[in-house]
Amino acid sequence: MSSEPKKRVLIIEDDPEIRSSFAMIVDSSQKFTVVNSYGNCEDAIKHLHTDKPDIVLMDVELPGGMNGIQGTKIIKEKSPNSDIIMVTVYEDSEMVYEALKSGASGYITKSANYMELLTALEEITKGGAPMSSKIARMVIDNFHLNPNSPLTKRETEILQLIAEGKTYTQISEELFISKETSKTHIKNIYSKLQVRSKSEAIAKANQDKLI
Amino acid sequence: MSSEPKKRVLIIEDDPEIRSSFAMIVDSSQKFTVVNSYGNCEDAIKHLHTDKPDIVLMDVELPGGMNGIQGTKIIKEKSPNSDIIMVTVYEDSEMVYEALKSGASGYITKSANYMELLTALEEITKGGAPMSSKIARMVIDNFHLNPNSPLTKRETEILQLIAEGKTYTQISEELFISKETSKTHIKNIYSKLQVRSKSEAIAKANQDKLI
DNA sequence: CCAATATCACCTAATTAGAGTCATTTTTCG
DNA sequence: CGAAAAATGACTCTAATTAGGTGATATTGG
Repeated sequence: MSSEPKKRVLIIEDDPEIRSSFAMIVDSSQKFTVVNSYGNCEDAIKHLHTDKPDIVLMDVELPGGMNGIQGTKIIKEKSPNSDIIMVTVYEDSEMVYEALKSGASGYITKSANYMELLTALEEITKGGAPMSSKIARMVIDNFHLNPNSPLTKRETEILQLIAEGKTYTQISEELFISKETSKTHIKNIYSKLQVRSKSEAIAKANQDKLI
Repeated sequence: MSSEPKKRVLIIEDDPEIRSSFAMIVDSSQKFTVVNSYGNCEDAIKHLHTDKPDIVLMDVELPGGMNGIQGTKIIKEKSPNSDIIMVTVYEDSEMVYEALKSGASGYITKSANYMELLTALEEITKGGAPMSSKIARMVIDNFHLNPNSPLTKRETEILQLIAEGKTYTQISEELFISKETSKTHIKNIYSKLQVRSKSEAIAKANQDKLI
């Protein structure tokens, strides 16, 4: 058990109090150690190759040029095997999605106490994705398709093919219908979605979760 | 405390043993009660209006015409306020995504024991999304953008506008560049992604998580 | 400084896509 | 069953996009 090397944790957080509070909690554990902590992303990125963090605790709201989302992107480029946990006061849905897209694998709030923080570190070490119930639900809800789509089954099928980049001709070949029929369906789709091009239809479909 | 009405749980599961085992666990709780259990979706849907479930435990692999994913879609149409928890033996990523898209708000395995099942019911009642660490990570990973995109910042920016359904003209207006420049960028994007149309570019972008 | 990026322009030709209107057959659902 | 919805198909015409170039200048990042 003692042979397990401690996981290297990097902290990026501008508030010195939170920084040292988090550092103390992390260092109190047998399984984790703080390799470094910075008040901004730029400094952290400079020393990434020597810090070699297994886990990064990243504040979203950061002073200076780079916020936590941009920083996460860069750290993920330079150190793909580092797992990043976003730390924030906000649970705004757009920010959560942007953070996750940028490469974060967990999302906890700054109000996290001793247990919550260590549990998150444990979770991510085990290959999980620590997040609050609320965040988990937001993420899941983001998957849900609209059960009240105005489109018919066939139209949805065709919209899917459009979203795969297929042309009229390819769609008609794939569905064994004439090109004219594809065009009719697509015209009806456009009219229902109030759009006037394939790309717009795809955008609307994603927005309204139709496919 | 005693005034809280019990949450109505519906079980859809073809294996009679699992069905009764789950039913016993649910009924053992003060907070939940099994309103009914069925071996297939068709029967469950017929009695939805009288069963009025708050929570549905839905088996993915079901005999007969309708599987759990199709069933979830229909139940969500007819009873949008019912929360659906998927129950399965598999943790295949495509199946998980399909289940979530169809409207499930949780995902647990059939090996779930007493505690796990009740915890999942509690979680979903509180507005959370019960799922295993592994599933949570799969879901999060699905968000992650490719940090090694072949596109430049500007190209990515333009690809985003394409994905929003914008035309050449709109893109050039929005970015304060000439239409010819938009075309040049888009030509370069097509060449890098090896596609030949906007829709194909969007499809490729989603596939490779470029935007 | 050099390479990559971003910007702009002009060319020809072919293909695809979009808008409008109409008609027939099949399915679905009350 | 019968009406409505859905799916199929065809025609015309115009607009937009794509394919293939070629070449140039300004800016930026390492």
